[in-house]
Amino acid sequence: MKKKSPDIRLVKSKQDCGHCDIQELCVSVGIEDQYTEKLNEIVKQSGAFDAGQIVYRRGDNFKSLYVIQSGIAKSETGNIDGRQQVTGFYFPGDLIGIESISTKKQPCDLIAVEKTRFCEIPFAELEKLCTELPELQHELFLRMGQRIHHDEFTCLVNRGETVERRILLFLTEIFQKLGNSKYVSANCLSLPMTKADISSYLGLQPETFSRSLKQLQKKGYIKSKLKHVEILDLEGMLQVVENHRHFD
Amino acid sequence: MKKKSPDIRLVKSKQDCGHCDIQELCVSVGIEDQYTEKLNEIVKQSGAFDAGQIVYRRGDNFKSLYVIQSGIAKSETGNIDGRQQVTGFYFPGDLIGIESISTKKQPCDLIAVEKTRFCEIPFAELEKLCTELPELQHELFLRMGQRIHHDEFTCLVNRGETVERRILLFLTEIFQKLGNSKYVSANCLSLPMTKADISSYLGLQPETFSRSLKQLQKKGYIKSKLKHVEILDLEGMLQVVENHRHFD
DNA sequence: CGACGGGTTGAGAGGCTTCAACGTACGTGG
DNA sequence: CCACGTACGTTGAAGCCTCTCAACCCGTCG
Repeated sequence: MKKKSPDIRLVKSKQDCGHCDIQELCVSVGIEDQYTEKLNEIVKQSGAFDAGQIVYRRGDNFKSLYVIQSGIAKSETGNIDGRQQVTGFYFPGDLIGIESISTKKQPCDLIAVEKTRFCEIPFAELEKLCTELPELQHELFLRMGQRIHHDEFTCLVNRGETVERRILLFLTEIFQKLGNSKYVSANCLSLPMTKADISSYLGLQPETFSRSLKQLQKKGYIKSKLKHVEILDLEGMLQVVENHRHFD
Repeated sequence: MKKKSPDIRLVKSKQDCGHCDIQELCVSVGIEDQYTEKLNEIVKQSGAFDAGQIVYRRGDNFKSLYVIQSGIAKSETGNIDGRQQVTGFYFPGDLIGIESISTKKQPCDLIAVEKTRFCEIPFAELEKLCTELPELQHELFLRMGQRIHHDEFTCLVNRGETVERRILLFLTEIFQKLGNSKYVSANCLSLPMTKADISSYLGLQPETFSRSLKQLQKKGYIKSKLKHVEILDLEGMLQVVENHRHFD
C-alpha cells in the first residue's frame, strides 16, 4: 500500500542458512551441514516488508522462490473485474512461487499481512544446485508434492461443503500447522489478517463468515474475539472435519 | 470393477520412449535422443485396463508415477462416509501420482474410464535420473508447477462461481486441451465419462448439471447430446470464463 | 419383455448471497 | 486527551441458487 517495491529491494544480504531460525522448515532440511554453504551462496535475504506492502505484482516475471522467514503474507488475484480474491496465506517456512514455475509470470500479487521477511532463492540457480545435491532435489519434489496434495484435497473436496465445515477445516489446519509458533498460545490462535481476507480465501462473503463464526461459538467449538480465536473443542472440530480427511 | 489389478500387472514390457506416440507430451520432452535410452531403462508399460477397472486403490503405497499413453482415467476419493467424489480426470500425456510424492500413500482410487494404457515410472529411479539429466529434472519441476497453478486457479478461484461458469470453464479447458485428439472432431467433444462423474468432479449434483447444460444449450453456447457436446460458440464461452482467467 | 443404470424433470426446502444499515476499533489531527 | 474519520465487522431482511427427494424417461442387456 505504502510504496511499490521493485524486486531488487529483496536482495539485502547473504542469508546464512545454517543459522536461520526456521531452519527445520526450509528447503535445506536433510542437507548435511557441509552443503548448506552451497545454498547460502545462492540464497538472499530480503529487507522487511511492512503490513500491506506489495512484494511482487501479478504479471511480474518469475525468477525466484521465496521462503518466509518471519511474518505472514497473502496472495491475491488482480482486481480486473472489480473482484479480488485471496488465493493463499503463507507462514514462516512456507515456500512461495512454485505455482509460477511453469508460467514464468506471477499469477498473483503477493502482499505482506504484517511485517514480514523473506528468503529469496533464484530458481535457475536452485535447479542447478539440485542436480548436485540429490537431497535438495528430493526436498523440492516433496514440497511441491505436498502443495499439490493440499490444494487438491482442500479445494476439491471442500467444494460441496457447508460453510461451517470449511471454517473448521481452515481453523484446525492453521492451528495445527502453527503449532507453538508465536501465533498460538494456550489454545488461542492470533492471526493478523482481516476477516475479510479470510472469508475471501474461504470463498465466502464476510457476512456469512461472521454469522458462521457465531454459530460455531454457540456450538461451543470456539470463542472468537477480534483477531483472536480460542479453540475450545479441538477434538470435536476434528471430528466434524474428519469426514473429509479420509485421504491422508 | 471386473477384477482387482495388483501393481505388478502394470509391468508388461519395456517402453520405448523414443517411439511412443504421445512423446511430445511425456516427461521426456526436451531430452536429447541419446538420453531417452536412460529413461527407457526405468520406464515400464502397463497392460490395458478396461473401463471401470481399478489401477490402484486409496491407501496403496506410492512407488511410481504414471503417464497415460492412451485412454482416460479418473481418480476418486474412497466412499467411507457413503459419498464418493471424483477428484480428477486424466488424459493422454497427463502425469499421475505427483500428489502422492509427499504422502507416500495414494490418496485416491485410480480408475480407467475407458480402455486405458499407462506408462509406469518408478519414482525413486526417476529422481536419481533427474540428477543426471538436468532437462528431465526441469521438465518435472515444470509439470508439478503446472499442476499447482492449475489446481489453485481452477479450484480456488472457481469456488464462488455459478454453476454455468464452472461448466463453461470445464468444457473450454477440456476442449482446448484435447485439441485435435480423437476426443474432438469438428467442434464436437466426445467424452467417455458419465455425467455423474463430471458433475461429481465439478462439485455438483447430477440434476443441477443436467439443468445447467440445458440452460447453456438454450443460450446457444453448446449442443449437448448423450456423451457428445458440440461447441457452438467458443468465443462466447471463453468470454464468460475470461473473468477468471486474468492470471495466465 | 423386464430390469437396470444413467439421465432428466418437477416441486419444495435450505443455505448462502445481496443490499442496506448499524457497531466497533483504531489512527490521525486538533 | 478527545473527536472524528475510516476501515473493519456485525446484524437484519429479502431473494436466488443449488440441493434434496421423488418420479419419470430412455437406452442397453440379459
